[in-house]
Amino acid sequence: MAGTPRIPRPTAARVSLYLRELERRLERGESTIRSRELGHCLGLTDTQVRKDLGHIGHLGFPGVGYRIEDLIARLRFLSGTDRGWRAAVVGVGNIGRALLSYDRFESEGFRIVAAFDSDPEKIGRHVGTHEILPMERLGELVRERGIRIAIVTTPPAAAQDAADALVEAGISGILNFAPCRLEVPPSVVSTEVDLGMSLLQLALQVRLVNGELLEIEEDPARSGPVRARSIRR
Amino acid sequence: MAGTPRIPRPTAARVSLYLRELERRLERGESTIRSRELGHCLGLTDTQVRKDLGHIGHLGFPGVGYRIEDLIARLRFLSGTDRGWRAAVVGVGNIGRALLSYDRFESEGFRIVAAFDSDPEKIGRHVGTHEILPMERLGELVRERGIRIAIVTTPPAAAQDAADALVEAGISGILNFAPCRLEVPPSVVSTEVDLGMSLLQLALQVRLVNGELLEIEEDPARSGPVRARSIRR
DNA sequence: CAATGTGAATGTATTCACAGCT
DNA sequence: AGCTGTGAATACATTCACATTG
Repeated sequence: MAGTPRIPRPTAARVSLYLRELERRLERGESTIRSRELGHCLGLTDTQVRKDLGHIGHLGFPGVGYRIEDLIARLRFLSGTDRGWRAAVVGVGNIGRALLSYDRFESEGFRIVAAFDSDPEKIGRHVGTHEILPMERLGELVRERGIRIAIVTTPPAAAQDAADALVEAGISGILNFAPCRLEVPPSVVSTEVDLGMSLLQLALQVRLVNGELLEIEEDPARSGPVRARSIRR
Repeated sequence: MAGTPRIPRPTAARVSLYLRELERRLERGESTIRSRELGHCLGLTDTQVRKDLGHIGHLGFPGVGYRIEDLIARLRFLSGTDRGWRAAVVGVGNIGRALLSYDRFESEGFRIVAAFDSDPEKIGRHVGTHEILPMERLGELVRERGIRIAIVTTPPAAAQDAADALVEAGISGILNFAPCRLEVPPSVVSTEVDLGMSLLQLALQVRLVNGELLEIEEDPARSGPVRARSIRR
């Protein structure tokens, strides 16, 4: 029974896109949607939407489309956001505070149930309703409060230590805002949100779109059939 | 016209990864690196690294590797982060404030040179060295200060208006933290960082890795026992 | 020689085309 | 009729294998 249903990675990455759009439409009172329309407003083709949703379960009605409510239920079930994930924030700096005040997680199926920091100055202070707790209590509280996901917002120098402590405590996933790669065992999922990297990627795209990249060989006198090593400045 | 040299999208997405690792190594005093090592610490194969760097320009030396300094120069040139990008923050809430205090952008080739908000209460106040300016002055200041990139951190309801104003002002790229899709003309690049979506993707990956997805066949709501059709595989 | 750069082979994702439902 | 679901065809990305190079 090893048959993992295996959802292709690109499809999995689009699940959250679908979910957000579907919830918006449900709020507006719509009850069904066709693949063409869903795709169009998300910048995808209708075929791609059907392929994706096909991987997820056969929920469409030929001639009609998809029932939005069923689709949402399915996607929330898949992502576990129907049951709610309990999460912790580790590192209460500027970004950590912003996340602790972000009121949208709750409705999206996540609940932040603890905030940790290693700075003794900060311990015991509050951010909104969250008390800042010492790192020493991390293992204990992860178990007691059923925390499975952690958001790391420490300075980069402290991020690996935080990750080690989280792994030790038995966490399942880490969302890492520190601009560094974390070493974790393969059973733990770690993904990164690096603001600098996001900006850089945006900048690169801007240059590509605007055709600002004259490209290759800075030396125009050079264009012979012989490629390979040319000049490198 | 010569076909755009076109860097494949996955390659472009890895540029920022390479750059971050290379800069770390340069700081440590290393001067060359081989594709195998660079790939290993980034979770890529050596071949993939060579293919990527091959798209970017021929900078390697057989038998030796790549000169880190040259590679960094090339990647920064490509992304325009050698000249510096001037950026604005639009929407000074929790996340906006965190970004205005984020001291890392400068060294990565970006400078935040203006902060805007539509709330009259906030106008004139300061976050760090940044004065909060009224949206009305956006067009003027984008031109005066050479702003090409904007970071949108308004509530979702205000994000599209902000985007329209930015497009009108002649911005080239938008990094959008509001959890909604922005409509922009194709000449403007808009990318999204949705914290909820990031968490949801992480959650989905955790479930996939942990094999929590038993995967049920179809919902029995309204489908007779006959399923002759749609047997896949 | 040891590592790059790159065609050829493989693997994966998207798009096409259409059979089959409602 | 209109739309879904899906094999077949295409496009794209990664990996392999090796000739080439400083």
